[in-house]
Amino acid sequence: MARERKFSIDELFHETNQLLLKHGYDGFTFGLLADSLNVSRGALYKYFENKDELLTNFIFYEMDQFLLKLKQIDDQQGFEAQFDFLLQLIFSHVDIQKLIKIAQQIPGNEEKFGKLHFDMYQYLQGFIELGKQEGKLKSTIPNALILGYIFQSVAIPNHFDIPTSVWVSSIKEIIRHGMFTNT
Amino acid sequence: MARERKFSIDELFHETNQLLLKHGYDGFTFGLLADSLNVSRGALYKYFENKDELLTNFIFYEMDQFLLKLKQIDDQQGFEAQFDFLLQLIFSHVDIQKLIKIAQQIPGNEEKFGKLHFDMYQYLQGFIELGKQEGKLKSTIPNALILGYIFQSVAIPNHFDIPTSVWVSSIKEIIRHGMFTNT
Amino acid sequence: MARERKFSIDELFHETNQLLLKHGYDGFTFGLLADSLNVSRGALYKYFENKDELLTNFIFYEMDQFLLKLKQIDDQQGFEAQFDFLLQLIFSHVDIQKLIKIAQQIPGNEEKFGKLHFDMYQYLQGFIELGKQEGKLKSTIPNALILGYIFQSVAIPNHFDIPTSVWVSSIKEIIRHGMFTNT
Amino acid sequence: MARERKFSIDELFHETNQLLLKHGYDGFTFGLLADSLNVSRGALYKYFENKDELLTNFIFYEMDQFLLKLKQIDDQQGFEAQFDFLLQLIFSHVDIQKLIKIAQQIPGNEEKFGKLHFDMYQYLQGFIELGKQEGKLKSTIPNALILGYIFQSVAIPNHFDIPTSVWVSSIKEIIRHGMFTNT
DNA sequence: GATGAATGAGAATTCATTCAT
DNA sequence: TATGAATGAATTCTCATTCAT
Repeated sequence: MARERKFSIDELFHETNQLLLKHGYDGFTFGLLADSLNVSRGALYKYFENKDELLTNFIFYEMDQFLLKLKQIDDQQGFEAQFDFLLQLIFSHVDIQKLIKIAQQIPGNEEKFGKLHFDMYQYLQGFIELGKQEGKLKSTIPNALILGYIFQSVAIPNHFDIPTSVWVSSIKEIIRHGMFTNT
Repeated sequence: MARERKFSIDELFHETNQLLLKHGYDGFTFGLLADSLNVSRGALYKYFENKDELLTNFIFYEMDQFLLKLKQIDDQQGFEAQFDFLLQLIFSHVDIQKLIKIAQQIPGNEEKFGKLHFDMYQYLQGFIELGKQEGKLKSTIPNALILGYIFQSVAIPNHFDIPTSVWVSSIKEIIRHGMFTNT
Repeated sequence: MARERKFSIDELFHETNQLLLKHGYDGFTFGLLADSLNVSRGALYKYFENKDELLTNFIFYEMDQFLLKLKQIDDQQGFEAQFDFLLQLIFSHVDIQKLIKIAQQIPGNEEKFGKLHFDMYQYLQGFIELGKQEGKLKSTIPNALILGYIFQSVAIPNHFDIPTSVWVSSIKEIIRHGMFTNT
Repeated sequence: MARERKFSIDELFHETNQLLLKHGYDGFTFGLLADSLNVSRGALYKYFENKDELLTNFIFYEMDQFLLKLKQIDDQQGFEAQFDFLLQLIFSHVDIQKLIKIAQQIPGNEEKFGKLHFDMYQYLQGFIELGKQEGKLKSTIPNALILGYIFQSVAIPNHFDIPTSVWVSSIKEIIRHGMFTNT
């Protein structure tokens, strides 16, 4: 009965993603988004009361998607398989880390997203424990650091355009056995 | 007979540092800085044509300071000593990484700062080469990744407040020999 | 076979009344009204071309209702009875005064409502004349002031919550014989 | 040293007064005011953080001016003189009543201005008491109503342009001895 | 008749920047 | 040099109103 929508929430989220990564939290504006979608600013306010609500919703949505996939780590048999799964997942969702950082800038959500981050870590406790039980992971290293390290590795800027395969396998090697030889 | 300056560039840079880290690129304003220094906005424009020029100058200055110290790595004898020196330096200049990220947001400076980052890496080529010559560093890992990894490690958020000494020594261990056992 | 109306004009006017008194002319919006009636904004535009038309219609309607009752003043025998009737009527329609003030804010209706106000006064000429003929009302006081005074008395804010009966009888006393003693 | 001001706070308040009375609380905008003063909107924000702060300040200022004059009522000898003084004052500050009503619309100031109104009444307790002591004012009428009535009388709209002198003396007559004859 | 989308104009507010003194 | 004023552009947000279904 009503007029047909000029854009879907999916499209809106898609554009939001692009613009957010490109311009950052402060640089992202309703004007930018409206232009991307070829709609008026006002139209966006029908769906989200303000910028922060939009971004909060969007990032929660993305995080949920990511956590859903992360959950599948439990389907992998053995620590090594889980490790590979995790790295592959992280590398195919590079932007999630950036979004999380952006999320932390949204005023009023500090705890909310702090918690989310925390949850994600919690989520991987099983994986860590398994690694330590299997004697694969060094028991002396704090769990938080292990996870932090793995997640962080995705953020190392590849300024020199080293081929992805080399890059990724090197990272795995460092994570596993470090950059020092055993001599 | 000139009127005495109400503030020195040192003070200006010091406040800039504080405010920039606290509020980020967009959040940093001349108003904020002027208030911190108890001067008028207008006065700041006598020294820097605009916000971006100020920030560019400031970050270059900081980077120079850092590079100066980094240069001292050559005074260290042997790769192991240089490695320790580098890590200690990075951990005592945590904010440099943040400033670099901020620098990348300044429009028109993309390459400029890309280059600076690049230079810093260049700077450490000697260190890397030494490590590989001494047979300490795995020769298969790209130099850029080695440095990237080392620098990045400082940015892993210690959400669970693990004591610094444990944190740092664990990081060193991972960098050296990874998080996997050798079994 | 037409779809049944989801709301009657009576309901619409009733809600308009509430909202108008609560939020004032500027604060009253179609959105507010639509929500109260559980209809869409758009639906309201089927009945009234715009906000001002709605409010104009509504206030005219209310005024008509009020004038209808006011007309009954002629049924009262004698000036004293008419006086009591009038006061009782005014006190039981406190909001009419507010609506009239609001009406004066509607752009383009200045004269229209000026006239309406005027008419109401005209309406009570008979009452005034009777009072003066009966020698009850001081002939020196302009008719407009007599009516203005009576109507205005309803608008005195009772900040200290003096009981209505005391309040009203005191007002009557002032209107009749003033607040000064006769000494 | 700095540029000369294009407008003074006095001019600003003067224009505010005009515009506020003409357009009401909602209708009053910084744009309107800026235009009146031939300045940019932005300039106004140097003096007042926002519309409400401006209006609050302005109205407080006006009220203070008024209360200052009101205080002089104590210089008048005897109740009759005070009564005349009060009426003359009120009639020469017709707009104060309107401003007070507007003040009540400013969100967050409800109590603040409620109190101010209250204070003004308190201020006149002495006058009322004197009137009752001298046996001039009917002791049965609540003080609040006496004052309310006096203040309110200024607000009766003189739609028919009755000459001020007649209007005012008639009002005084009604206040003193009512509109009824003594028969 | 009714809906819900979309528009577009206007208002508040913030700042980088310019300018007269 | 420094000041404090003023500007103007950008941004957020709110509605009255229009429109396709």
